[in-house]
Amino acid sequence: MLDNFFTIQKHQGLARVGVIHTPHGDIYTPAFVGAATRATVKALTMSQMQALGSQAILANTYHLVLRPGTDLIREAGGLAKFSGWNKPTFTDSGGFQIFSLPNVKISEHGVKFKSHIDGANLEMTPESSMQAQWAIGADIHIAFDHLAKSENRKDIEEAMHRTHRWLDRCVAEHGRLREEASGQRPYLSEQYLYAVVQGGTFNDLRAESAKYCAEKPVDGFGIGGVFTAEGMDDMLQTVNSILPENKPRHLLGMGQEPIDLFVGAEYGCDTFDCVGPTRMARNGSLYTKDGRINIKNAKYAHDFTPLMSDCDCEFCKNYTRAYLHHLFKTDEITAKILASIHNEHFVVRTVDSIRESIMGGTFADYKKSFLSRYYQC
RNA sequence: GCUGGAAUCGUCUAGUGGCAAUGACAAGAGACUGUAAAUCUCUCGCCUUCGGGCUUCGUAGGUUCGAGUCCUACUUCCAGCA
Repeated sequence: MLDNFFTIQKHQGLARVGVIHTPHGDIYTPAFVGAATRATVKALTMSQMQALGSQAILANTYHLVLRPGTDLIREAGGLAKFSGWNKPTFTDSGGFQIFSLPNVKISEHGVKFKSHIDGANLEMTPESSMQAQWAIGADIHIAFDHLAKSENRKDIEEAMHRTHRWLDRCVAEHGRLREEASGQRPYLSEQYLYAVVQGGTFNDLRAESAKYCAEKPVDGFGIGGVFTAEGMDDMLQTVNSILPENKPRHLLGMGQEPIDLFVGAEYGCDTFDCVGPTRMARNGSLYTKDGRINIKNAKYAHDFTPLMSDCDCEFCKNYTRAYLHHLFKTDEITAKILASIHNEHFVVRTVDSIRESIMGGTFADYKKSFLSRYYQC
């Protein structure tokens, strides 16, 4: 746990504007973090990410352990150097991916699973995830947690308690690795750890988990196991009222739907990450202020207007809907690139504008006008 | 001109007696939230009260309970020989 990691500039209810300070630069929050699972944001270069306004990326420990291996990333000088993204980075622990694989064997020690690439028998534990994340060298690490597949309360409670026990081991191992790294290259000596709050849709379990995590010497928090922020107002309010105010909170995996970003920010979440925007872009689903459209639809073949007239992304400024429609119909790589630029820009800018509205004290009005237009209600 | 071969959904194609008829592509639409996702799902002759009904495999006849499948003629295309 380090001082001056997070500073808050303005509050509006639970919502806040702040700055996360990392060795690779500052993140002005609330902020949308780009999903760079395999150390790349699919279909985008790092300079495109920078141009569209992204402040940080999140890579995935499970995927990087498999390929290219964490030793290689350490050898390269860490994730930021390796990927060419010399700005703030996160790594997710890999737990989420592992639990999505078939035939995983969960024990108190860790999780045994088969590589989805070559079937190799592997195991990840809280300790090995921390070691892998230190080798990868992202600025912010996420604790190795257990996300229950089930919606059953008993299963979720059990996974939550295991997550808590594993958190203690993550904290211990993270501390040991920090100790070991002190005096080495700067990027290795300042790495931060987020605990993960679980508990599903049960507010009492969420409260219990938030309390448990709040007392630990961690630098911030991930809120996991959320599948939609819509309607999760009470849960987020409960959790973020318990978590210490002076540490940042990351809403894990949320951001495909604008409402998730608004609801998350409203109740004090500072960062978000989501694969949705770029995945949907690759599949032809594009954000507009009036909702998402499928650019592959026949009705766009002759639409020579910009996707969004008031969007200043590279795609909207230079190309038309008809052109992107054509690129998708002919399966050109550029279709996915331009669509990804737009969608990623859209969510990054949406969260930026949320930050501005909190700063300006107009969040509530902004949320209402944005969402009523987007969801046409 | 002769001798072979071939004609099936927008395209290519499976099919040698029970078939509205295979697969791929194209087309139309939908899904996607800590990325095993440049992926996946559905529709794709016409009509339908979703039970079914109707019309289809170059054209016209024929054999058969039943024909895309067998027979005859014709049309068109391909290959070889002239």
